[in-house]
Amino acid sequence: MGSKERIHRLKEQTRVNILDAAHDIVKDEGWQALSMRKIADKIEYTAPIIYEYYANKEAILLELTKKGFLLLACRMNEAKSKHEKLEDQIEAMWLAYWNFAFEEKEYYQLMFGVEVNCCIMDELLPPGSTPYDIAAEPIARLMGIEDIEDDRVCTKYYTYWSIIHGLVSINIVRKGTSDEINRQILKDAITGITRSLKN
Amino acid sequence: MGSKERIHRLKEQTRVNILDAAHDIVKDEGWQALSMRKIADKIEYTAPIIYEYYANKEAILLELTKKGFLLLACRMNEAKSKHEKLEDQIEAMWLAYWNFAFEEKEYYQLMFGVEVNCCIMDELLPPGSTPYDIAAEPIARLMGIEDIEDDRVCTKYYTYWSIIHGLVSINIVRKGTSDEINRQILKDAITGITRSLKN
DNA sequence: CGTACTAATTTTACAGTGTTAAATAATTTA
DNA sequence: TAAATTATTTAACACTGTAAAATTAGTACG
Repeated sequence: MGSKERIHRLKEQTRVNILDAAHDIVKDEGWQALSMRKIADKIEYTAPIIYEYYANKEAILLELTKKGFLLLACRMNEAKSKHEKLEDQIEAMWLAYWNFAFEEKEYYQLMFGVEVNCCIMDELLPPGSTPYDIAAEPIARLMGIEDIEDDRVCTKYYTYWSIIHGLVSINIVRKGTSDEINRQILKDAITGITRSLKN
Repeated sequence: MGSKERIHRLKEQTRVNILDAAHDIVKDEGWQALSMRKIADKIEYTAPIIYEYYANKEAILLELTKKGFLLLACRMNEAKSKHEKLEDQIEAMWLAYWNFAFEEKEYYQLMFGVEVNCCIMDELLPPGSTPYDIAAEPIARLMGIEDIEDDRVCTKYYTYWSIIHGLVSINIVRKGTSDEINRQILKDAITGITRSLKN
């Protein structure tokens, strides 16, 4: 009977409903306000039913983190595709990263915050969708290196990431500094590193 | 009678005992494992007594954060005092910052993590003991600017801080990258920025 | 159709959290 | 010694994540 499939579809639906509810709560109350009972309320079930779909709260957070990484990958690819020159691609991608961090602030904190370890993310994500996979390619090409995993590429990538992630973190934590100054620092740093790639 | 003073001293002692207990717990279980009842156990009291000394849990965390900033300031000053040349002072200070982040990892996460907002720290700390106050001085001098609060100094300071904080965060979250590479990135970045100060 | 079985869902429960108010014990003052 | 004050604890509340048991709903079969 096809009812088996219908039920399977329904179960899959509540699985995404749970994640959506969690996402909503995280988005407008912060991820520390997320609770199993709140999710249950939103999907009009009782709390224990969630454990039928996810092992525990951490698993839900991890799933959200994954979604965040995919969304970030999407934004970066989008930005990249709008440019021809490698230098412009690099700049556009990091600016997209920057924008993502503030537009999807809760996602960003989940992804790079101290709580959730995103160490395992590399294995959990589909190949080619980590920020590294996306951003390292034009870097390598600009350096005249074909292997993405080359140490020299890796070093430069982390140099980019460090300064941008550092700026983002500081701006999330301390809201004092003006956006104008930060954008200046960001652009200066990006062009500075990009220039250094050609040596 | 002097007993008033003795009692006052005793109360002050349990105040620091509470903080010490909290510090111990945070140090070897992580700051998310801190609980009022655990503190109470350590100081051999019941939990509600803590509220006689601190408004709530957040206040304790804030106090620890403050201690962390003071310790960091101490380490940076120490490093600075060992060098004569401004360039060397700058490098030594950021290396001290780097070491602090990993030696006092729990402190660092408390200070710069997503949870606790350190925005108000500037007002809560004694004048001259924020990382900015300490690190901006040689930067300004090297740039030939006397005002520490000058926007150009500020920009350069944040450039330093961004890349170092970014590197630290990434290393705390993802443990993959080798320490050797990171130290290289760090040194390169520092000397790079330092060179740019003279323009 | 009714019964037996299975799956879905809820109720209840436990151990823990931060925090407050009331009750008690200890100490100081008169 | 009695009263007043202070220190400390006990009890309680409203939460949290999670597990086991009880209940309900849905399906399959005789």
